[in-house]
Amino acid sequence: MVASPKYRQIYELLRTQITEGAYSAGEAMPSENALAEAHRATRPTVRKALDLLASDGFIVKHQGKESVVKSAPKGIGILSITGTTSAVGQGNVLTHIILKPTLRQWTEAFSFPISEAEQGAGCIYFERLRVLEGRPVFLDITMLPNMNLPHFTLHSLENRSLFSFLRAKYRIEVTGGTQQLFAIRADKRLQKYLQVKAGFPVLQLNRKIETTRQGFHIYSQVFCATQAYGLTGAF
Amino acid sequence: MVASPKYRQIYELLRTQITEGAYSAGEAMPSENALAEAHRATRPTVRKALDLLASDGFIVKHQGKESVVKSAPKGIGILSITGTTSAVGQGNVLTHIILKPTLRQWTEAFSFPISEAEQGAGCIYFERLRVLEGRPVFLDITMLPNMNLPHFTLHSLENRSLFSFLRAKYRIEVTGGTQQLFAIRADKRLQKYLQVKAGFPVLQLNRKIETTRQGFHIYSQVFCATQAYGLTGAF
DNA sequence: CCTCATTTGTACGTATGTATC
DNA sequence: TGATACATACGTACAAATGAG
Repeated sequence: MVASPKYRQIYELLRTQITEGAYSAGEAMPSENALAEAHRATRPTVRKALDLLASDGFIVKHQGKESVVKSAPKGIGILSITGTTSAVGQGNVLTHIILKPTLRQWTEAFSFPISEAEQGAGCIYFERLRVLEGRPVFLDITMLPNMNLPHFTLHSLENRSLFSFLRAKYRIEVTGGTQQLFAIRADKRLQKYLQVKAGFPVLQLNRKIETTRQGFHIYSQVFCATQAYGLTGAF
Repeated sequence: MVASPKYRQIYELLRTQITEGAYSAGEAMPSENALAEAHRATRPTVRKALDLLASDGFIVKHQGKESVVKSAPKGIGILSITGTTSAVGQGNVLTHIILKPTLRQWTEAFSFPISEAEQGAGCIYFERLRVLEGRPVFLDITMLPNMNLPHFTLHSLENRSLFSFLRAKYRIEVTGGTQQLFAIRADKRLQKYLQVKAGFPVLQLNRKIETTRQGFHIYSQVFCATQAYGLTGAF
């Protein structure tokens, strides 16, 4: 097991501190020199970590001033990299498990091709409904290969981000991915879960997510009723 | 006028070479050392340029091997950064101008707040329809402030990317932006242009695009009928 | 208005690790 | 095994923006 590079460790530590409130929105981060000393690194290394934070939208950099922690992105962000839990802000989101993680054979992966290794490992499948202020917003179907993930199916993922769970439990980090977007009509199933009328337009998002673990991908399908909240993202 | 930093100059040069075919898809770029020598820079500087290219999706990096030019220069799929022209692949896309660039007062900018400077400069407004293989795919409404853009309204933008036009003519580069997504029903106007039936689900994308020119933003609204083509993007 | 300390941005150089062939 | 190429990390210097005095 190779340790992750120092700039990444610093990035992850700072990100955790931000999301857990050690630095609050609008507040200035310590200067690069201060961070370098605190983490026993040099300024270029700290800068790389801060660049990552900035590109992920956690901070805003400005020459001559300290970096400022960004306020939680308004609306519902999902197009960048965060999962659906952080997409709506941790606050008043409830996650309802429709189908607990179960092991099954792969059938298809939302039209994404899957490797033989993933095919052979079997598929962990689960469905969640995200509820914001009493209104259902996302229906979230997730599939991932059962590769070296001990005890995964024992956990319910209730009110918890899949990504932070994978990070904490298995040291798997999300690095990027590809996605496809469609506008579709709500079918019976979506009518039921998203509480919309027949034929109502719903946004469908298919995502293939890359991770730091080679050959391990997360396949995710999200349905979203955008009448109340639009999806937002930065690029 | 301050010269742009060297890593950015190298980035832009390489990007131009890629998009204009000097390097073709699948081909390997020169090594970092070779590029450094060729541009009279050092490796860290060249690396920064290559990192930009990679994050824009023009190349794929792999340790131990040269960087490889990507097939579909996706840096600007519609969800990441480019305009709609490159989003569908330059090939057989036709652009039909519904409304030529005209100067008008700002009314609103797709729910994005605009600055006083933009408000005062007036608004260049135009509408385009993108047609792929005979089928209308995008309806594209663009607004941008009339700030230091001589002769802009004289150009029709027929079959031409707005972004590459701004780059070539005014040296304005796109640096990023924010966007909102909705699934909506087609109204009369969308039925007409996108050739869909009443109430058909259509994808609506509102974007505020940042540029290298301070305080200058492009506001863009895209409607897309996704029954034939889904929008794709990388993150 | 100017000066100065602080902070971030750019660019250099160097060394070492690790993946590929 | 060695050569090549990319990844990480160190150190240094100066430029440019900011804000305080």
